[in-house]
Amino acid sequence: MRLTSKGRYAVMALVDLARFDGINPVSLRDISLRQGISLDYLEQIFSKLRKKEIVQSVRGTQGGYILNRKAKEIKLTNIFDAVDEKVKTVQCKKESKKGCNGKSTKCLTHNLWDELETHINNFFDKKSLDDLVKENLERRL
Amino acid sequence: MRLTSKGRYAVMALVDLARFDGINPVSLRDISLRQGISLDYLEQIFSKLRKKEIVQSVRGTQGGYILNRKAKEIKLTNIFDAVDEKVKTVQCKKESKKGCNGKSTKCLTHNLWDELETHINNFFDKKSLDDLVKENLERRL
DNA sequence: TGATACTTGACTATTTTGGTCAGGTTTATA
DNA sequence: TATAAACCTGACCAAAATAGTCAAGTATCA
Repeated sequence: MRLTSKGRYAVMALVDLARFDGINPVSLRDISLRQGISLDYLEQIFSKLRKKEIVQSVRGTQGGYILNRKAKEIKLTNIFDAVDEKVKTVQCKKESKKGCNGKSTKCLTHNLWDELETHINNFFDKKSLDDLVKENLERRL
Repeated sequence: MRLTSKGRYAVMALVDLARFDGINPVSLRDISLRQGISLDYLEQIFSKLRKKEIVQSVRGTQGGYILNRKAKEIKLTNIFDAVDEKVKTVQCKKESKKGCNGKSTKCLTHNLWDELETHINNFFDKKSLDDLVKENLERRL
């Protein structure tokens, strides 16, 4: 089970953005340089973040991106959701009425995976972008 | 982030095995039929489980597999470890002294991923095979 | 009017996943 | 002792996901 780099980069980029937020828009070029993420890839990611209204874009010279909500109100869940980073533990969800492996009952471990998903999502629901920025500032001191 | 089917199947198969454990060895053929998992694939998985001493094999006619420890003492962690299902949230662990993206500091979100890993592994450390069997029996009533 | 920056979509190489297939070896039992 | 059931091993492969790159724009500010 692994986290994809899209999700990881999205969070890294947003933490970077959040630290500079409030003064000027932050350009993807700057984030790319600071975080070592390819500019093209960042563009893909921010396109998704914009569609989900997590960031706003500012065009033109000195343009860039700004947060669309307060950092405290942006949870990891929102970010992962935006970039399609999903926690998938079972493949049998859709046909859960029919049962899992085409059988009439749920597979022996169905409940387990549901619990696991909930457990992980709890973590994501609690953490906000603001938490991350603060943790980061503390570490720097 | 998704769970691979190898890990899922390993747990399913072991729960199946644990339910019949104690009387006779359970053949992979039976597990294959009951759980709808390819026999060849099961063999791959059980080979790994045996190497990690989670199960014991009994050869010959009427042979099969039995648990090598009590179900209560087999944690999900052990199972996932055996089949190489790992929780990977960062790729930067190895060079953690140097920092992540080749830079001198840890990446902004390094701590976050560590926390996440711990959070998930906590779940796996707590759950034993025995828990799963019991949950399953309860549901059946 | 140019430079900067966002926007979109197609494309692709690599890796991982989720197996299959073939050809064994071992052992209980008839 | 033959044979069938069961384990054991390793090679192989197709499909999907990942992790981007590339190209060709469009919008806007200075």
